[in-house]
Amino acid sequence: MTGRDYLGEFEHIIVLALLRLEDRAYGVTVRQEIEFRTHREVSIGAVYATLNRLETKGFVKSHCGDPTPERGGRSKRFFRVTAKGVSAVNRTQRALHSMTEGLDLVRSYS
Amino acid sequence: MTGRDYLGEFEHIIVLALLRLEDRAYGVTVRQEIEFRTHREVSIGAVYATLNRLETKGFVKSHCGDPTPERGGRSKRFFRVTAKGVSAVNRTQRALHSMTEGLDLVRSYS
DNA sequence: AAAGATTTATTCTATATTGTATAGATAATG
DNA sequence: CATTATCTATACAATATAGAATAAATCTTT
Repeated sequence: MTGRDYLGEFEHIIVLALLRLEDRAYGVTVRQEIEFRTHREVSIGAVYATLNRLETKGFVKSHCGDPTPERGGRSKRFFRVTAKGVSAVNRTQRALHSMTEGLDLVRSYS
Repeated sequence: MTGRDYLGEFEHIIVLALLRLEDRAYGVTVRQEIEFRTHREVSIGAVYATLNRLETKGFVKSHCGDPTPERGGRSKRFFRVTAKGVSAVNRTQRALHSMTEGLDLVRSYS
């Protein structure tokens, strides 16, 4: 029931996007940030599904923002990373780092 | 049918273990390497299932080794990363890096 | 100021892929 | 043939993905 205590690949990317965006993080900007930095196409459904899952697990928290003075549009649901989420991302990064250090990734194998 | 062109979280870890182990990489040593470096428990079934999937996708290749002089034991199936696998791990790492750079992960949020 | 069009954003639904554990089969040796 | 190390098969849980549908806000028109 509790799930894992580290992040899946996309969860990892999403949490990093949230940390980067600070108080400007909501579905649309998260998607943009990832597409901009990784050049990978991301469907908006994937973003929300993952954000919801992360919230269920207590790695992020959301709150609704007030309407903005811009032209139309539903009000935003902002997300931020919890302390638990920061631990999880740190664990995940440490694991990856310990597997990577000292490796020469430039080599090509056949 | 083609699947993604980057690696899932555990796939990533597995490929890094293979690169690290070079010609000593087979199920059991892969598991050991991951447990040793990440302190995370890994079931042997998870390792083989992932290795098989990676091979199906062309990211790794396997071949059976000759019997060893040790007491008993089935012969080993060795794995190595293909050029395609190296590209995939590089892409995955680059994406993660571009999401991480400049971030201060020490901070804690509430 | 109400109706409808427009914009921005989120939710829902369905499916595919990945991750995990367990049990048991296989192949080698003494 | 018993013992040992390794691998395979299978089943299930968690994560990832896409796209259509819905919602909430503003603008435009009358």
